[in-house]
Amino acid sequence: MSDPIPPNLADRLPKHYSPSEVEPRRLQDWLDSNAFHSVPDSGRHPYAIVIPPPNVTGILHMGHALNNTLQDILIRHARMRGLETLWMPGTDHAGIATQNVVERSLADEGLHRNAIGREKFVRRVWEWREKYGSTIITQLKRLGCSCDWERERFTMDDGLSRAVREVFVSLYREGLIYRGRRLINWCVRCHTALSDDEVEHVEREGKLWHIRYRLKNGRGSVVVATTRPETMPGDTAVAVHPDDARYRNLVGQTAILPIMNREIPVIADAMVDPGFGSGVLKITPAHDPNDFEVGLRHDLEQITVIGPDGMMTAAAGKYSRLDRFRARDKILEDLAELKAIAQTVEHRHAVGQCYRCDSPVEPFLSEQWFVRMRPLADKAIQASKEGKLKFTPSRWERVYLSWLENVRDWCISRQIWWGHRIPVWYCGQCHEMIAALEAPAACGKCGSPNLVQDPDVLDTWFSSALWPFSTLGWPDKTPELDFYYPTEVLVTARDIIYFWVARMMMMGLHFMGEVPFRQVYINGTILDENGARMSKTKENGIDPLVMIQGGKQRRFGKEYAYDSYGADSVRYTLCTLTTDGQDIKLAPSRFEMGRNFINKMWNASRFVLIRLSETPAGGDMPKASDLSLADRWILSRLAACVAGASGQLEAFRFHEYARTVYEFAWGDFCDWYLEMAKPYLNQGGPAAGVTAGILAWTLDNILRVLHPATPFFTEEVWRLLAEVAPARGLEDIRPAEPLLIRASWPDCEAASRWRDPAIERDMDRAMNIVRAVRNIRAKFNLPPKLRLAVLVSAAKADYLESVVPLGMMIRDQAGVESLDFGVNLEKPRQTATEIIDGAQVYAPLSGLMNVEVERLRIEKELSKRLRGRDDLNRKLHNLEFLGKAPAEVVEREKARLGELMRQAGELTELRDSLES
RNA sequence: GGGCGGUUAGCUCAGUCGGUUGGAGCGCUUGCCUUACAAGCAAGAGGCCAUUGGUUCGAGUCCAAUACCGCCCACCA
Repeated sequence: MSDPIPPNLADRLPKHYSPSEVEPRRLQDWLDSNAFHSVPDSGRHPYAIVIPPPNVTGILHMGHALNNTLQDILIRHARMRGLETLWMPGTDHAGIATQNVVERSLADEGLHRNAIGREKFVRRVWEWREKYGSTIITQLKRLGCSCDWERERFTMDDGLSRAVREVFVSLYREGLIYRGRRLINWCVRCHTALSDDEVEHVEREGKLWHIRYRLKNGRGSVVVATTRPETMPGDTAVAVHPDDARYRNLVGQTAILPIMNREIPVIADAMVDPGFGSGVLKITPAHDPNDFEVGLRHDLEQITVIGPDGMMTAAAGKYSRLDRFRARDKILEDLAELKAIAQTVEHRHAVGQCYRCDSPVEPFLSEQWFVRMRPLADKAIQASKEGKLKFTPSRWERVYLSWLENVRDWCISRQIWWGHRIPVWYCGQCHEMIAALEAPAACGKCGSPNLVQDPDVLDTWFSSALWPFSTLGWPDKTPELDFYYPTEVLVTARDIIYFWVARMMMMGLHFMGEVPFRQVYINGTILDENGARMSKTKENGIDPLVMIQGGKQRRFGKEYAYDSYGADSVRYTLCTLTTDGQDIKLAPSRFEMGRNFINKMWNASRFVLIRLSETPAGGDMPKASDLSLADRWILSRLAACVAGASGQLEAFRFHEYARTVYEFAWGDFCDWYLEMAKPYLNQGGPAAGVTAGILAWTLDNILRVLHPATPFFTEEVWRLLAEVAPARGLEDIRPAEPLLIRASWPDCEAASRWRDPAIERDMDRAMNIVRAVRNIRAKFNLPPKLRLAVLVSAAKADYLESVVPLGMMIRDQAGVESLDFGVNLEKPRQTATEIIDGAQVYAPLSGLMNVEVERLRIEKELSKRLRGRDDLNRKLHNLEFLGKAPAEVVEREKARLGELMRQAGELTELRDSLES
């Protein structure tokens, strides 16, 4: 009735696991069987994650590898728990970044976007995206990400574009989007406005120039301090603090702006810090955010002297057409000639840089679109206060909240071509402004068909903010939106908490009336082995694809060749390194850890598979009464592992999850249980069948628990197990699920029936005896073949009760000829002794001991115990300890003291016997 | 200027509610190619838990200060 044993099984199982051979096959299988696809199913609980959409220009870096590994672990775990899981994938059009990339490729052809025009340029970007935009998606698949690839979205596809227009028009009608002439951050190189968050502040060495402005009345002068003399042509006032006694009489007077010889008023404004510089500030409303505010308060003229191209404008007089930095030099020269520079002071200050191209950002006065943030941010704050959003690690909540509390209006218009065009049209006739979902045919006010659409596009982050609901079909009321929203958890890096997390929260609450996700997990940043952020210029990056597939990579000026570690190794290693969102210092060699673990488990699997195929009746689920102590022990440990792993994953403790499984799988299963199983397997008969069944069952559960972290390897072994096991009737204990990805997570409650603290304690004692014997062998360099006759002398009878039933196991594992037990046996002559918790282990040896070495070791052990004894004695004589510590702690300490004293006594005796 | 994180073995890091003798991986030492695995097995060495003070019967763990390293925010020109 049973199928024949699979042919040549052993031949198909190489000693070295080969991820590069296995992983592509397993991936193809998953993709072919559409294993990651999810559909709304009202019979199950939803569990959705939206991917932080990588930029279409991006290629997979270690940060992505980490971030997506963690998401995949969560989603696979949830899927196995029987939830209806959707991991929504996609990419972001990344406005400025992508435009820059395509502009560079144009430049290689000697072209500029202005030369080919907007329409053609945008077409070029789409072509570029068609060609290269799926690179990162392919790479995510290779990493093993179980996204629902059928649902892949792009922030500029039709559906999402519609959502963007819908949101824009709706916010516009609510008065939450407005157009205004404001001082915004301008990137001279990208030629566009930026939001406050897109400006990076970098500390730079600079100078603070003190410049003398003559007074019009000829009575002296006033000295202002500035770091930006090139903006002087735009000065329209000089300001002092109203309470500054030094300058009180200056207020109301008129100063002469040097170089320009323009008359400007001296005003008083509380914004001026009397303690900084000279206490006098030049006011340039068109080129400084503070000055802009002062200018509004005092009704000052705004003179733009630096243009959008970074060149001085005509308003800068003789400096016009000069680059702003050349203008600075020229103005300083001229001032020096006029002897108007009172002093020059070294000054460290923060300079704003564009986050996309690093060029210095200019405050620039222009007409832009803004989102009124206060009402939206308040909703997000409210949701947090109501506990609807939980951060892990929790400290990020404060960071997030403080941004929301201090947020200013968001400049959303960009003067680039790649992005969502602002859905606003202007009437050429009556200048009416029309916001609409589709291009209107005619002006609603005057009926003129002469309409021009706003040339600007929206900030990339505007569309990303809608991602959790736009990808589910909003504004349509789709089954997906209804079922999966709100999503469960967002996994992301801390640098986009403001850009993305906060804005998704605001938009989600505003348009869906519910948080877009209940939890946010902030993963750490991957650093190189020296603790530096990875970057192209530093050549310190580690390419995950090279780690996965092997290959060459340049690092620190040298080219290195790497073997293939495999996606599982990369994933598992990253998982073990993820502790509480801490940053991760990474070196390529770290992946050896994951590789070695997987190889170890591969070999354990080989062993189980081969033995299973050789053992008649192996794989039937054994009856409880047939189980050996070893079996009951491994089942108890397994139950602990399953419960631990589940709890750790649910609490996002990735490192603890990985460690729990590692310790069980390698430590308990491989190091001990496999060895204990061998004698049973070799003995054949029913006992072998029982053992084979437990081996299969345990391996099966290890595969399930490990699957979220190492999906490829576990899926491969699962298939092999399915090939071997049905022939042995293993359907009893394994469902006939062909794909592990769809199999169920081990049932913690059912497993908990196997927990058995007594067995674990007994086995622990037995293992200590085994270790003691091995220790003796190692210490005296005994040949492995030398058979020993070992005596175990227990301090108490209950110890014997624990250990005697495990005598066979101890004998096998310690490789001893004979093993005898007793309580407080007399120490034989000429014996090696190990003192362990609760017993002495004696191994008679004649003439093999190095007495001196042994004496030194004993002295060391003894003094350690005496120290411990003294500490404990002091503690147990302390009335306060006895009075205040919990009784169980006191009891434990007493027991420990007893054991320590016993061991110290034995050691002393041992030492003395050496003397003779 | 404000905030956050870190400091534990030679290296990289864990350490959950304060309670036995503080752990892992790598590296190191010794012995093993033991029919699952040398990417391995067995045994071992290696710690003033940054410093100081406090709370507590008891502190790597809680509190305060200090030092050093790193990150974020901020309109002192």
